[in-house]
Amino acid sequence: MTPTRTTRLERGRGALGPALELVHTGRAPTRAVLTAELGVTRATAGAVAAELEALGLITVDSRPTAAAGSQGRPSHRLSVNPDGPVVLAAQVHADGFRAALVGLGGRIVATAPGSLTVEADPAQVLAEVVGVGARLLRETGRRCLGAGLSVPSSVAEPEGTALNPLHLPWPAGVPVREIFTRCLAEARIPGPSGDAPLTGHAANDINLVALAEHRHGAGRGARDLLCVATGHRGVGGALVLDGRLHTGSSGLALEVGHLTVDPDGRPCHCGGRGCLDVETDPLAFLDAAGREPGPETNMLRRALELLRTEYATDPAVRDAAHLLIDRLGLGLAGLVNILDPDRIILGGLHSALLEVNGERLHAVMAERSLWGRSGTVPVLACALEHSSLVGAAELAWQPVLDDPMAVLGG
Amino acid sequence: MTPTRTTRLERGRGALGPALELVHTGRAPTRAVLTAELGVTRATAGAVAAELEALGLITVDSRPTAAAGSQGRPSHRLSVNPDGPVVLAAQVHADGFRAALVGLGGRIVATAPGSLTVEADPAQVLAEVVGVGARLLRETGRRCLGAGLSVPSSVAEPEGTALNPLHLPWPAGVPVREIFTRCLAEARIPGPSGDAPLTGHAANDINLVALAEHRHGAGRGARDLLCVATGHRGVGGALVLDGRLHTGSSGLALEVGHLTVDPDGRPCHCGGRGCLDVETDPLAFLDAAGREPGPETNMLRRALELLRTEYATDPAVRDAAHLLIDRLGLGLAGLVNILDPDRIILGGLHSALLEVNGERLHAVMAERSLWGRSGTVPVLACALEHSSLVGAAELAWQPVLDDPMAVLGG
DNA sequence: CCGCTTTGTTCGGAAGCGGCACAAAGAGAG
DNA sequence: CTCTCTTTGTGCCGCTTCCGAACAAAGCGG
Repeated sequence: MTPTRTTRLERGRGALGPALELVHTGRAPTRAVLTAELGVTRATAGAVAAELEALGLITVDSRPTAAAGSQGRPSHRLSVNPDGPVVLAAQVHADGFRAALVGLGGRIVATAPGSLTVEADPAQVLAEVVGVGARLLRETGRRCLGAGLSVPSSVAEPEGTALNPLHLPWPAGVPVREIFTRCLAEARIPGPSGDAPLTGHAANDINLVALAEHRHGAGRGARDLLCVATGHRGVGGALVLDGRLHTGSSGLALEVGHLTVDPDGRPCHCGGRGCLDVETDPLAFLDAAGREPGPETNMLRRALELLRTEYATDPAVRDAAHLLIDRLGLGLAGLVNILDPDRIILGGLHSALLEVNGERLHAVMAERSLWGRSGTVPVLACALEHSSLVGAAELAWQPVLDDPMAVLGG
Repeated sequence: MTPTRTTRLERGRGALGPALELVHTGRAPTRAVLTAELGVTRATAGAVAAELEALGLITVDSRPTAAAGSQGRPSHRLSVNPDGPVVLAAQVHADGFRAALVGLGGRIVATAPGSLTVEADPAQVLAEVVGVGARLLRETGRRCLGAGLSVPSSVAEPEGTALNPLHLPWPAGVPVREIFTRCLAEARIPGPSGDAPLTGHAANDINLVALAEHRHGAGRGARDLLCVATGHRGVGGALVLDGRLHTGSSGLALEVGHLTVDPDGRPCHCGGRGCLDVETDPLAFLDAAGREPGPETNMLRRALELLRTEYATDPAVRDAAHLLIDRLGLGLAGLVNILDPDRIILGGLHSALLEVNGERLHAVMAERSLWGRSGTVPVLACALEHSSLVGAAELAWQPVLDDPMAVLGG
């Protein structure tokens, strides 16, 4: 209940969007807080809340909320409507395919896996995942307001093509957004406004992890959030600025994997040497610890298990972890010097490295950054399950958060 | 007259601010264009233009504008009022101190140097520069709406302290913004609203160069603009996102000097090796060309002259230039991978390197970036004189551009 | 039971903007 | 020169949105 930074109201889109976003991200538990955060009068906040309730997006609970002991008339509790509309979120990655219905607040209402194997081609995979989503919609009877897709690849804008699908036998340049949208149309999933078909949104999985963590996870409240994570191979990054994903002018920003973190390191396919990408991923860890890497699509799990079980006992594992922590610290310090975020979130192997020895990571960052700045940036581990699925849903919710009336018809 | 991207109107601040910004940056020469760019009706655009004219900020010239040959009723010409209010811009750097009055449109109305030498302490220097500005204001009788200061140092936010003043005998951490504001108060410079004193704004010079180039120079029309430039020593960077400076959460973003561009390079004070900072600055160039560096505060001029006069004739100079171009290209490719700007602007020695052999720079960037992305980013040289002074003025104009009525009283 | 505090609502009224009709100013055709 | 066509600028009305102020509601403490 500390209305610090009043989100200045931009009347143009109405106050509805900002208000919904506050409830959606859990920053407006009551109308009183909403009033303060929006910087409007109680009258306006009340009207806005009533409107959102009428749209079925939020619920107002007027029962005495087990009063917090404060004086005055108790507030009514605002919360996301658990029975309200949902969006369709789809996830494509090497471990399998999955569809989900996600409500406001990042709550997963229903989810189910696809059954195809990774060998299937893009159109088949997306058609199946959309089909699973359509089935979930029929089963739950929910209204669907949008659709978002998470892909393990950079997505070029404005074309919406996947440039480097990881661990999938897809050619480069698959127009995933277009295919996704076509599948949605063919599955006859009714959009919010009558018979107009849904338009699909698609983005890189790490971008979506960052978005999800920013709205509902370890990044809540941060203004500029940097997210760095590993998959099985390589390192990805994402940046949320002022609540929006920063994808750059062609969607390819935050390719952080090719910062040099070891001038004497191994060559990288980018033409450089000692890149973050090849020096801090699970393969690099297994290699440094003297273990056989094993199959590529199992490296992250193997690395995580090795780190968690043998860090305390096996000196080779500990040394390998420290080596990676030092390199990661160098890379993060470099990113802090360029981006100056106010929080950093790590995922995959990186978050495990943070957990086993965060002090060392902080020390390296503090030493290798200018003005000791990066020593003061909070570094946290990812906090959400299914974060890229939730992030795909955020992508789909965005138009609703921008202007609820425009989407829901008024 | 191609209203491509309609700057969506945000009613909250009124249409006044966006409209003024369009005229200010020369993107709204007529009311018709203003109508299209704002996405409002002609009636609204007309009312807005009338309001801005009444405020004395713009002028409407209804004379037949030497008609452009098109059909229909000729437009009235909208332009910035050359006799309108100004802001006070001040510049502090090793070559001397300077104050200026800058009108809308980035036009320097009056300017004069200070007389103190670099040995003077911060408070003396700022007091003198502000005094010069006050004198200019008295002489011209202009109304002053704000004040901005350019410093050759990173400026920490929110404190407004200069962390690493270059070529000035200032200690680290001088609270320049506070001192500047105090000097403005002591000089009794009347603010826009009655007797309330002016608040000073301050920022790093390269940030201000980027801002000025974005509004009035080679960066006009870019959405995400990256600026990289050298002074006498070292390399600085700045980023404009969506028309705003991105200074990061503590004002220290875009410290691009410590990207590794030569794994075998010389050691850098940051603890790394082969940093952009020490491998592409004027000293590195003079060194590579086998010349004596000479005094530190003359290196940029010496390097520029050497490059321009002897690149075509002296193989040693040409080889040195190519070496620096290759390293710069590597650094820029790294930045493109992270930031994905839609335009890059180079200043200082870097812009001269671009001019002598831009093809080579583009080739290196294309080769060393992912998806060949950075091969397609336009790279341009700085186009403005006194750009950091104009940028300091932009900083001061910003509140007016955000909400003219709030500043000018309504 | 009566103040006190905080929250929510109701009711004008002001401001900003869209829509429409109309006026203005040139180009081109005859 | 005049008439029509095209584009630009303006006056007026009404809608939407929000603020301000008064009032009502709901708990707490005496």
